[in-house]
Amino acid sequence: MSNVFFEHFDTSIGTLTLAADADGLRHIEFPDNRHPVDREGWIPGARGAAADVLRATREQLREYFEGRRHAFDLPLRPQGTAFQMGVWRTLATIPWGMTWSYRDLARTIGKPDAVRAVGAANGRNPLPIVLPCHRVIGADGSLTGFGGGLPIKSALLRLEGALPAQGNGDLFG
Amino acid sequence: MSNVFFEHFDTSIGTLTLAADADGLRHIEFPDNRHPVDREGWIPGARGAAADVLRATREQLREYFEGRRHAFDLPLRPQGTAFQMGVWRTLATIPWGMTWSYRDLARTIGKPDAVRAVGAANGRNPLPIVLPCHRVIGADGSLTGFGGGLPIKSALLRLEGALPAQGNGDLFG
DNA sequence: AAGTTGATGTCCGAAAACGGCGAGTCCCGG
DNA sequence: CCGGGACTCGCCGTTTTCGGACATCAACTT
Repeated sequence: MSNVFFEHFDTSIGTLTLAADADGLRHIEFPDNRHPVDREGWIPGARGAAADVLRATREQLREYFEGRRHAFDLPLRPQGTAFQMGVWRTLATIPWGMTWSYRDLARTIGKPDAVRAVGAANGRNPLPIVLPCHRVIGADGSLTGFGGGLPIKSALLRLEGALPAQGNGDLFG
Repeated sequence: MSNVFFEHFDTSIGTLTLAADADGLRHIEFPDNRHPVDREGWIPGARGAAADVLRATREQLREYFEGRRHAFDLPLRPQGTAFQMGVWRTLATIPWGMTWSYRDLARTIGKPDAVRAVGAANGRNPLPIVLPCHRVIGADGSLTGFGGGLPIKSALLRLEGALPAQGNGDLFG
């Protein structure tokens, strides 16, 4: 019965859509998301506890983009299958400025061969940035993919000073 | 988060398994149920509001089997698809001692051609006896089927004095 | 280096199978 | 003539099965 409220938030990488209910943050979405979320029943603006969640989220994201915040402290309510939840939970343990390969992630959740499945689950991450799916890259250092588009993945990693040396980071920009 | 409690209850047609949570009755199950219920997480015995529900259920079932009760007054919490819920809701309106055909039932819920679907939904009735699926028989008066086994269906109808004349009710017994 | 290929686990949509039926037919025995 | 049993077919919601699609990786070509 708990309503989902949403609002927009401008950042250096574009306008994000933030959604929350009374229990916590439900979605962070990029402008051109590869797997658009079903916004059925979402209510613009926010009231009650959801408003507090969204306010805190904006605040911490602002600090993150200014380089002043390396970890988030928010009530998170992602929703997915057991496997996906496992992947996302593990995502949260990758420290700021580090990168893992999809294989590292697969091994950590105890299913070393579920490499592609981990990729798929990563692609469905409902809380990008806060759950740092952008810190997962190919075993050879390539950026491979990102729901919000590779340029954004690249920008986030550059912000964290974690771009692998040969990455397409506009070295001669 | 509401726990499901269960216990057993002996009747003239065998030992029933009753399950309830704080909100109401969830399951009534026959010894050899055709579609066994998943008892994952069920807790034996009962505490709190669930205990009250189970106590009232036992009491009213006892009266029913003694022929002294023709209608139940219990908080029911069956769980199923929208279609199934519609069928089960309608079941509750069939009076004691009467029988309907599956076609009657299908017509009443507004889907006159969904006859077999109604049969399937009937077969998944989580609250037999209380929701009197045993009162639904073939259009030609045959008993057709029952999750707990035809002998039990027959016994319940005999108890209600509703066995069609030619039914296998041990006429010469 | 840049492609190719095969193995892999999960998720999702489509398609098929499955029922506690009912009506229609055909057939056979009273 | 009925009436009942055996059979076929249409009906429809649910469950099961199946076949791709993937934010991969390692091994192997060229």
